[in-house]
Amino acid sequence: MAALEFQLHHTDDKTAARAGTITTDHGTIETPIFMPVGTAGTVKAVTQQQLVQDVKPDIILGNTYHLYLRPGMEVMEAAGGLHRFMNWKQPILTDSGGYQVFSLAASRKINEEGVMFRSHIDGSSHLFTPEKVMDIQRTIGADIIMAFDECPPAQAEYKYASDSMHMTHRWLDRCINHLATTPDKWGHSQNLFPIVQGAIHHDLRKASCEYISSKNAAGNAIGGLSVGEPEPVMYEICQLCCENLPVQKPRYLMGVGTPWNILECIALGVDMFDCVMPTRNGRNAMLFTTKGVINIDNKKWEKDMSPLDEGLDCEVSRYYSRSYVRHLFKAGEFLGFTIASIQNLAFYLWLVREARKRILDGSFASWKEEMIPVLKTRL
RNA sequence: GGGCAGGUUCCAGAGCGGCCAAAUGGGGCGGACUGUAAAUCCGCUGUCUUUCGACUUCAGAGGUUCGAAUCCUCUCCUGCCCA
Repeated sequence: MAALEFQLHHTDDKTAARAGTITTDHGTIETPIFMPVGTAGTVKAVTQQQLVQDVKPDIILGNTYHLYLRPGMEVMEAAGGLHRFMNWKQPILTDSGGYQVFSLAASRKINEEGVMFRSHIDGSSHLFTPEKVMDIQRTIGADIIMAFDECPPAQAEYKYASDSMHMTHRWLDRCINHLATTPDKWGHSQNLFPIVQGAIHHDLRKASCEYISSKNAAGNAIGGLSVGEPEPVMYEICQLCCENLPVQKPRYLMGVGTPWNILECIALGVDMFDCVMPTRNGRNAMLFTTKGVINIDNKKWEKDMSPLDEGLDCEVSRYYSRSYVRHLFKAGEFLGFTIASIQNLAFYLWLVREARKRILDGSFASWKEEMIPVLKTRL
């Protein structure tokens, strides 16, 4: 049982892109990495076997709020943690429920103590405090666990963003203190990542980075982006955060993003990403490929017998035709969701692995410039 | 041969004198989705026009009426029942 370690192998000389390796008790993670989102203990529409065979992610996500509500902590205790429950042998990261403070804004109340939630499932009330969220994440047992934060919307004005950020900082201290008093539960180490906030205000972000950095955590996260701000602003804040977070620790940009967002942010020095886009948009008929974006619902694919994406070393991408997958979507067949999700995840993983390769051989900057217009192409 | 019930825009199916280019559902077409309340949501779906609006539609042909998908007559189809 050893705490998470980060080895930085190489930093690009034209950009701030880095290639590294994170070591956890459940295996290593080669960065930059994309982490498929498995909110409720499942990467939606994809089996664990398919994940291992076709997508090959180094790590996946789970969600504290969702797992706490269902199946609940009694089941999680009985299973011996999420790894055993879903039979996933590689690393897992759990989000703290901080994002639900944002996305379930209509049914929660925030104060210094914590957040009162109304369950989206049955309307029941639950109090999330930093301490409680740490306890829940102990039981779930992810390798990387997130501090409990408030994720304010992009439009939050200065005063709100500032107050919110300071509260998130106080919550962080409570997370750290509480974690120190509770042992790891399932025989492997758990590592807390604190989260930078501060909305789109430079001085707040800088202050938050300084505060978060002072905690000397195993890794650091940038939260509160891709929540409604324009893309250039997101890059600007992301850059500012990367420049003000420790070099020797992995940087995790939460919730981002489109394929081009990911390349741009790798170039700014981000090591870890997660996003629902490949799976959710996949279920909604949007396919990301090495040649551009496909809306598989469109009639133009009706008789296109070419494979989904020949550019990927993924069996599913080469095995099924665009025509067939369009048919599955039109017919409402479940298999369509599965194929689309695997295609998109395999693509996202290809993207970050290709980036890593390019960082290591020095061709990242030029490759990125070539790739971005391709990624944005609507096929 | 006789008796009923029907024929509505891609499909199903409302409408039963003016508020009808015609409800609703499906289908079709397009779009959105960024730490997942999302197998969801939003448009468009007769023709022409940017809009206003104009024009052609409710099996067919006549008719009544200021006005008809809606009322009348005949014709042609469809389903069920009786011979």
